[in-house]
Amino acid sequence: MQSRLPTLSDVARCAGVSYATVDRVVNDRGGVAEKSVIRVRKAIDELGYVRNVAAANLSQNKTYRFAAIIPTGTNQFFQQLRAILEAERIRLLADRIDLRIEGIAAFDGEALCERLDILSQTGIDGVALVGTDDDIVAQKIAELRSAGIAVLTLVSDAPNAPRDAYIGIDNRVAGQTAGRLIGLCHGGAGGRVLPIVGALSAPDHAERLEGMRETVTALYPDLDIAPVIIGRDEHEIVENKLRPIFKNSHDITAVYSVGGGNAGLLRVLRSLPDGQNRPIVVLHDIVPQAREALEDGVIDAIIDQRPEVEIANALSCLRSIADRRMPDVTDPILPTVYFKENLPPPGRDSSVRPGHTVNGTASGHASKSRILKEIDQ
Amino acid sequence: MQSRLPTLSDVARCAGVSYATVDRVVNDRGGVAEKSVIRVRKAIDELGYVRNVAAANLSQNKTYRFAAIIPTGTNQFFQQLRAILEAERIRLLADRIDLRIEGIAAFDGEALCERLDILSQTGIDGVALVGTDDDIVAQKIAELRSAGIAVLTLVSDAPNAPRDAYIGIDNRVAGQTAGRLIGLCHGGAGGRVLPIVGALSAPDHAERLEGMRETVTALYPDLDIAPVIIGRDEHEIVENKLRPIFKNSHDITAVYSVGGGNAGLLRVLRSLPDGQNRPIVVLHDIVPQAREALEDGVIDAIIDQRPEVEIANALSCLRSIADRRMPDVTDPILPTVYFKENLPPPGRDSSVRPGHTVNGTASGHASKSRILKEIDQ
DNA sequence: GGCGATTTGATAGACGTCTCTCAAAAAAAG
DNA sequence: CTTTTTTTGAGAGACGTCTATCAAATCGCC
Repeated sequence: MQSRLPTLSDVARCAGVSYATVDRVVNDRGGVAEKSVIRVRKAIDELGYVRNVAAANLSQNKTYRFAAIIPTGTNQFFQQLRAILEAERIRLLADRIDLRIEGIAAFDGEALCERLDILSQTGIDGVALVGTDDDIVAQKIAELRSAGIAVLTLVSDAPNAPRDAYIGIDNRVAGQTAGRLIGLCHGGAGGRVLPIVGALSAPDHAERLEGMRETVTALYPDLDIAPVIIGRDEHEIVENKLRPIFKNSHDITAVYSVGGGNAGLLRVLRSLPDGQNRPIVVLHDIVPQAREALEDGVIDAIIDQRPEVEIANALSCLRSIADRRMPDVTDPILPTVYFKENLPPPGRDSSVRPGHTVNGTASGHASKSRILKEIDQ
Repeated sequence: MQSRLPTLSDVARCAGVSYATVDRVVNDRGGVAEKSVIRVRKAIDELGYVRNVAAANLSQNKTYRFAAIIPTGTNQFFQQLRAILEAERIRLLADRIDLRIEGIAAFDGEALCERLDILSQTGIDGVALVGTDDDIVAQKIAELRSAGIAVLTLVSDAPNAPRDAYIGIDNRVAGQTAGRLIGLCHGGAGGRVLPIVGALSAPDHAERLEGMRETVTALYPDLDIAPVIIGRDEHEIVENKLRPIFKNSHDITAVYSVGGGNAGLLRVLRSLPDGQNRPIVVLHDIVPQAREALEDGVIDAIIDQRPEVEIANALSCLRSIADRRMPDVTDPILPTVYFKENLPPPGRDSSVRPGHTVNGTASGHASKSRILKEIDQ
């Protein structure tokens, strides 16, 4: 009984009106008498009509044109973000979404504005960018918005800018989670937590630090917090500032690094003398170096913002705004804690998917390819 | 420059062949000379042609008919799973996916088989069920498969059954993660871990226990593991078995409960005398009770399998198999660790979405509704 | 060159929705 | 009542793909 789902024509017949009237109702074209609207609505409810999005998209033949602007450079996290975006491109094209991926120098507000100008001239529907706290950027975002272009901030928000939405984790919550984890790991004993940030002027770094401080002081009064190391996300600076600290004093029991430049931290940790206890170490974002360190047992946990989820949400949100409808309800992105054991497998393109075991066909279904992989544990 | 994306007609023109030939190539109809195939492939590459899935779906006018069979009863996790499925129904209908949600008594293999029989007669394309270790179920799954119906196991696999795929977490990894977390929380001190399971015959419970044991014995030799409590997922049994243990001996420093019946555990924990230190407690799955306990500080962490992701992956996988194509690459589902701080907000239908701040329109865009919510912090 | 087999081209209808236009009907205003 | 305005109906064409049919062209082979 392959019962066909109801179409708008079915609704029209059921409501006793013409297709045109139904169309006027469902597409808000106006000029319909109240009683007709009610009859149509009732018919829709009765039949359980649901719009066929494939047909709707096809008829409009709209190609969404979006752009993502991601900082270039050596930052592994942003390289990863870019890789995820590239991988999504083809998939998106199938849904008639044309995604341009652009790179600019990190934290260069003027370059960002210039790029946005060029983009807006080529005609795009929406853009996602990594927000910075910068007046000219905020102003440019306002310009784009009033030109009808959707603007999202990704990973880091742009304070005071009238962006449509911010897609990213709550960095204060991330910091609180780190604080909780560090507190738990002390098992009731005292200790001293050393925070490392890139710059306090970066909103996300400041918020993470603040969140950690909040939780530790409130819940773990036996812990105190050492003066913050400012590493500018550069591994040499981090290393140079850390070496003397670990050499001269042995009271650091935990390290929380909120940003980049962790290569320096890891070098220091790996070179600690055998006698000296390694502190509890919590980092952010699963990048190759951090992954390796976790696998080696040099660090204890990574707090990740799941960039692939961020991107999926960002695109879904861009599309909703471009369509002028409510965004789909997506689950909020929460900072996620990874240990050595539940570290996700590397590489988004990996064919090995532990949480997803697939069998081959038992017998039939000769034509066309079917799945023939077996990946048990 | 709203450059239209290339269509199959464009490909035909570019390749210098007719539409019919291109169609024969892209849809594997055969009867095409090798040189033509090559020219078409080249044209597709050159133009960057990507099939318009909206058009493809529309032309086929196929309604996928899937079913999900979820155990009924008081188990909060399965109630949650069902709620997520219900919420997805409408969204799925828009994509012409007709999802039936069925309930059966938990762990009743015969009832399951009966239901599967009825379902297969009504004509469905695929079914997702919670696997059990049961021969008649395995046989029924084989029957369905050879009748051309896709079968997925969800949450718990069905050993020896020729299901198309298992969608769920690796329960051994979940147990290892729990072990790591418990180990870390002891901060190097010794202790004694008390495991609680529903039944050792349940594959997921056994695997979680085994994973925890593995990690604790390998990495935290100062911890030992107390005899396992078998609670049959029933809170009275759990409570009755736990009370004397906590009354008579005060050496339990951690509790790991792999399954249900946690209401009993929580009652015991809440009634511990003030003098007695509360052990580290790790549970599975964010259900209302567990959430509340985490918020109250009665337990320390919850390991979650993110049922909403499992369902999304299951549906995507069912669809892929029904289409006889490779499943989309989805990220594997990994057990996720939640503390009080990064606990996701309750209710899937909540309009408050912390990780997703949305602004109203600054000025224009009069027609139709737009988003007007501001949910900061 | 003639035969059969293989390969190609041309074309048409279907899917459900959107967007139009134009005329007809009904309702409200004078 | 007529006139104006509002509301409704009927229908056509487009979107890109799938599926089909039938005739025409090309090929291999003797």
